[in-house]
Amino acid sequence: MTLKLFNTLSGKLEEFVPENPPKVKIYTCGVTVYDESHVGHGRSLIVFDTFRRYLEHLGYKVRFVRNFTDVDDKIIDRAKSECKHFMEIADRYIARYYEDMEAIGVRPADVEPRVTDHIPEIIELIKRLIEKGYAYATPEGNVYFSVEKFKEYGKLSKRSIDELIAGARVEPGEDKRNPLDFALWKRSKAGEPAWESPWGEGRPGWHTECVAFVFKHLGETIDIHGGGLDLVFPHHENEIAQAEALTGKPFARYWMHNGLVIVNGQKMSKSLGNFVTLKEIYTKYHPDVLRLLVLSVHYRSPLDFSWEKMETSKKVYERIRQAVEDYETLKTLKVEETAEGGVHPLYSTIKETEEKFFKALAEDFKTQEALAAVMELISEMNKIRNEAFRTKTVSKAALEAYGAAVNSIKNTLRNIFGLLEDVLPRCPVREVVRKELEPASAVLDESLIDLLVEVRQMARERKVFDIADKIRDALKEKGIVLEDTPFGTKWKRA
RNA sequence: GGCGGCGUAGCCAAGUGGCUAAGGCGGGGGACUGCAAAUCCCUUAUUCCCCGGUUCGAAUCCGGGCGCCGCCUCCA
Repeated sequence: MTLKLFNTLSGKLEEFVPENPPKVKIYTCGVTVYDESHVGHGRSLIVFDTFRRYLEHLGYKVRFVRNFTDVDDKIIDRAKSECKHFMEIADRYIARYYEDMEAIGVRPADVEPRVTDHIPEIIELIKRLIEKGYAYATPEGNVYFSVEKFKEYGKLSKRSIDELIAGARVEPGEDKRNPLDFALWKRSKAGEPAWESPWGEGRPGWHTECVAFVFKHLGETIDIHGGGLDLVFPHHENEIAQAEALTGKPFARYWMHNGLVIVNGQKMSKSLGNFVTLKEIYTKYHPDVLRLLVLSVHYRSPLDFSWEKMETSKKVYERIRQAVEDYETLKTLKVEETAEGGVHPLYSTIKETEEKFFKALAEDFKTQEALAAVMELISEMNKIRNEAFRTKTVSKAALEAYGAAVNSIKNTLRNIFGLLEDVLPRCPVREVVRKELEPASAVLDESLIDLLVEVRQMARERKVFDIADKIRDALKEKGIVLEDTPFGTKWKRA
């Protein structure tokens, strides 16, 4: 099956063919580590983590690089306001970032470069740009990329230089030759992080780092470059300008951009203050619920975040999880040998589901459609479960088919979508992370819950239903939901 | 203002020229249950923002409106 991807550069759906199969080189822009990661960051990270897993599933040997921007104005401002060294701020938020990513199942990249570890490479890159005449140093100690020197400037974001100049804002006191020129090297002010360079003490501009990282860790041309839609201009446009000015070769063959997270019609962002941090999500929901929500929407569409959507997503998640976990109960039932031969009908549903699943992903990575296919399989699984629970027996064929369905879900939703990693099989690390993030008030002692459930069962057996219901209601208020099944009462946290 | 994208049921979201307009949430009815919850079955858009046009045939293509979002400044 051939994978088709929407390439921002061409504005069209294109067949994906790596330059050197089976190798695929991907770079995505990571985060600037000056504060907590929010749902907007989370979306981008989840999308590209899932996409990477999918490529690996297709058999590609993926080399994935995602950076940390650990020197920038915001980090410096934060450091000043806390009277700390900027590296301390960066290290703190990188550590926080890893907690968030581990919880949500975003795997580390193969290489995770930091600006502060690549200063020589960045300086070298700037020197080469100056030598080739694409950049100039000013007497003030800044270095700028000269946009008009790069004829194809604007090809990614579909803008013309003239149009950009017309709308450009001229900042007073800037030493640029052209208002569109962007800083490759910035002279440091007193007390700011600074590195020695041929142009005096300074620090790198933002757009240069990604090019330096790509050149060093992936090469001059990569297969896929990803990031949020808000990075198309100017960030990615500026990356192309630098890289292609130097090499004359395409910087990235496919450009993938994820749509932004919207809150009440506006982009979620730090500056608007309408953001929800991943940590806040985790105190209210299993991290998979957010992961599922993100994958329930096409990666290029806007995702309108709301707590109502989280609730919906949670219901869907519980439905999936339940179907998978019920396999364990099913295995404890009395198994009946199947009389008739034939293949259990569930197998054909599994096959259809997988076909739809992979067809959807092959078409511009339509995770939402792939997910819909799995929901149909879940319904069929639940029918078997219902019948088995009712009769307290299960046919050997049905049990095997159910097991095959669970395996199929392992392949699709766990291995590729990164969901259910704490269920299939138990992943202690993610459980620990989650528990640490849960508010103390939510953690009712488990042995106490078990005791209450037991007492309630005694009341039910004696038909003292008012007491039984009182216990159920009281636990519900504490966020514990009871379900009476043919195999006793189960409880779970809401 | 320029550029890019989007408008499908109460809500989210597939479908991109022709089978009965996926799937989920919510709502209604039923089965199950002591009652619930979960699950299953049935049901919930004669119609796809509006107006024209192309076509035997359009939600899907074209033209024109209206509305929404993003980018144009740091931003995943």
